[in-house]
Amino acid sequence: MDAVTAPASVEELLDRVLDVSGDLPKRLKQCADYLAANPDRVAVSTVAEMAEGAGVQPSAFMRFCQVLGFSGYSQMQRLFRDTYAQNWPDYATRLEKLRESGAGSPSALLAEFIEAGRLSLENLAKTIDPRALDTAIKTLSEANMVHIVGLRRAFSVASYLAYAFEKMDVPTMLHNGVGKLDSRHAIRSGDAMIAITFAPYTPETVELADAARRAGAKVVAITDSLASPLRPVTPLLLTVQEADFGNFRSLSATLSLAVALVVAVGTEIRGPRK
Amino acid sequence: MDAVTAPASVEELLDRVLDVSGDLPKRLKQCADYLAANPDRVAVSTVAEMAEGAGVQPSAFMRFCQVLGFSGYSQMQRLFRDTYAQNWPDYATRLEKLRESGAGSPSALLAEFIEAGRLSLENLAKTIDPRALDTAIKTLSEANMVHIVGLRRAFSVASYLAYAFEKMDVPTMLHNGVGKLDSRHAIRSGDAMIAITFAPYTPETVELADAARRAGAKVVAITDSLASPLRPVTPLLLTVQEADFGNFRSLSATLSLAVALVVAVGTEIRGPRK
DNA sequence: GCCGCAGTGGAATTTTTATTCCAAACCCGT
DNA sequence: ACGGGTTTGGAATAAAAATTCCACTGCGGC
Repeated sequence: MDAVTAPASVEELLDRVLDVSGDLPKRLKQCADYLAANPDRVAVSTVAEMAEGAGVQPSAFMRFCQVLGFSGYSQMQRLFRDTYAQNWPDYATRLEKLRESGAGSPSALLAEFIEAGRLSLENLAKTIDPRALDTAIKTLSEANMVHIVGLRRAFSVASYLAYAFEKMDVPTMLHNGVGKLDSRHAIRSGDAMIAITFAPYTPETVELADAARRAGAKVVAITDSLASPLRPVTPLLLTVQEADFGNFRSLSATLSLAVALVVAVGTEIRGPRK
Repeated sequence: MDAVTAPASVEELLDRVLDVSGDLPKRLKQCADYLAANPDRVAVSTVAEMAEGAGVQPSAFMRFCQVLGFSGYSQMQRLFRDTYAQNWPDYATRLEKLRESGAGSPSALLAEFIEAGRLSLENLAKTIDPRALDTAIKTLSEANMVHIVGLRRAFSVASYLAYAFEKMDVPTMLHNGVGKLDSRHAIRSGDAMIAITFAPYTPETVELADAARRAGAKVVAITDSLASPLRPVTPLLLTVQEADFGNFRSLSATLSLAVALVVAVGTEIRGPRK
C-alpha cells in the first residue's frame, strides 16, 4: 500500500480520483465514477447513501476513501462540508451574479440562455393542451411506422426524436433531406409523421408533411403557432413557444415535449394503459 | 403549546423563524437569530455545531427545532439537505411509480420532463466553471475551422451546434459517422473540435476526438462527468449534469450551454479586436 | 485443477450524534 | 422576600452512522 497523504482540497481530490480510477478494482472504480459524477452529494450524504448510489457496499466505499488517502469517509466528508460553507448562494443569486459578472462575458451569456430555457419550460407547462397531446400519442402509437421531418434549427429536435424512438423500439424513419426525392415514397397509408418547423417555416418540411397527408398518413405537427403553415396539413398541432434570446431559440421546451411524446408512445405500444 | 405543523420548504421555514422570533425565550431567540443568519450551515452541521454557533446548549437547539414544528433536528436538517441535493434523486423510480399508479397520463409525463429540464438548468447555473468556459471560447474562436462530433443521444446537440455555427458564419464541419473513414482526415492542425458524449460513452466519438488531438487540433469536450473517457484526450472539459427521467436525458442544459458557446464564439470572432 | 491472494459482502463493533429527562436557576407578580 | 411557572444546562439514554473485521468468492498463475 502506498501511503498517500489526504488531499487538501476538493479539486485536488477530484484530480486524484481521476488519476487512480484507471487501475482500481471493479467496485472501487464504481465508487470513483459515482463520486466524479456527483461530487456535490458527499457533503450531505451518509456512506450508506453514497454506497447505494454507486451500487456497492458501504464497506467498499470506506475502502475507496482510504485508497484516496483519507482515514475514512468522515474525513473526506469534512473536506466537502468545509468547502461547501463558503460558496453556496442559492440558484437565484448565483444566476444574478453570473449575469452581473460582466455584460458581455460568456458566463453572463449562458445565464441568459439558462433563463430563457427556464421560461420556455414554465410556459410549456402552462400552455400545453392535454387533449391534443393525448390525441397525438394515440395517433402515433397506432401507426405502422413513424416518419420524422425537421430541418435547419428543427433538425436537432428531429434527430433526438429519431434516437429516442429507436431506443424504445418504435419503427422510425428520419427524413433528412439528403436524397430529397426518394424519401417521400417511403410514406404509406397507416404510417404517421411528426413534422417540426418554426418561424420562419422551412418550405421543405411543410411540403413533405403535405405529401405524407396525401399518401394517407396522419401528421402530428410540432410548431410554434396555431397560424403555422402546417395548419392546413393537419388539425393535430402541438404548439410550443420558446423564449428566444438574440435570435437563438432555446429548444428546451421543445425537447422536453419531444421526449415526453416518445416515452408516452413507447409505453402505450408495449403496455396499453386503458 | 400550539401544535404547529412542520414547514415544507426552506422558505416557509425561514418565514416562520422570523414570525416567532419576537416572542421567544432568550436562548431560543439566539437559535432563531443564528439560523436566520446562517441557514446554509444546517445541511452540513451537527446540532452540537449549530448550538455552539448560536452560543447555546444542544438541548436548547433541539427545543428550538421542536418549537418550529419539527420532530427534532434531524427532520429539519433533512429539509435543508434535500433542498441542497435538489432532490433529483432517481427519476427511474418515479417513472415507475407514475406508471404503476395508472396516473401515467401524457400530461403528467410531460410535467416530469419539464421538471427534469428545469432542475438541469438550475444545476448548470450553479456548477458551470466560468474559466473553463472562457478557455473553451478562446480556443474555438482561434481555430481555422470547428469540427463537431456527437453520436446517438448527443447527435441532436451536435447538429444544433452545426446549425448555429453556420448561422454565425463560423466555418464548421459536422462529423456524422456516415462515411466513417474519411471524415477524420479533414481535421488539420490549427483546427478545433467539439466532442460531445455522455455515459454510456460512444467509443467512436472518443476515437475521433483522439484522432483530432493527434492531428494537432484542440479539443473541447462537452460531457457529463470529470471521469469521462474524453479526459485523457483533452483537459478542456465542460461538464453538464442532466437530470434524467427514465433513461432519457433532458438535454435542456446541454443545449443552453451549446448555444451560449456558439454565440460567444461568434461574437468573439467578429467582435472587439483587442 | 489446485493454490494463493486480491477483492468483496455483510455482520459486529465502535464512535459519533441526536434526543430526552430532570434538577437547578431564573424570572415575574405579589 | 416568597411561590409559581418557565427556562436552562448538562448528564443519561437512544439512535444512527462510521469503521473494522473476517469469512467467502472468484480470478490468475503455476
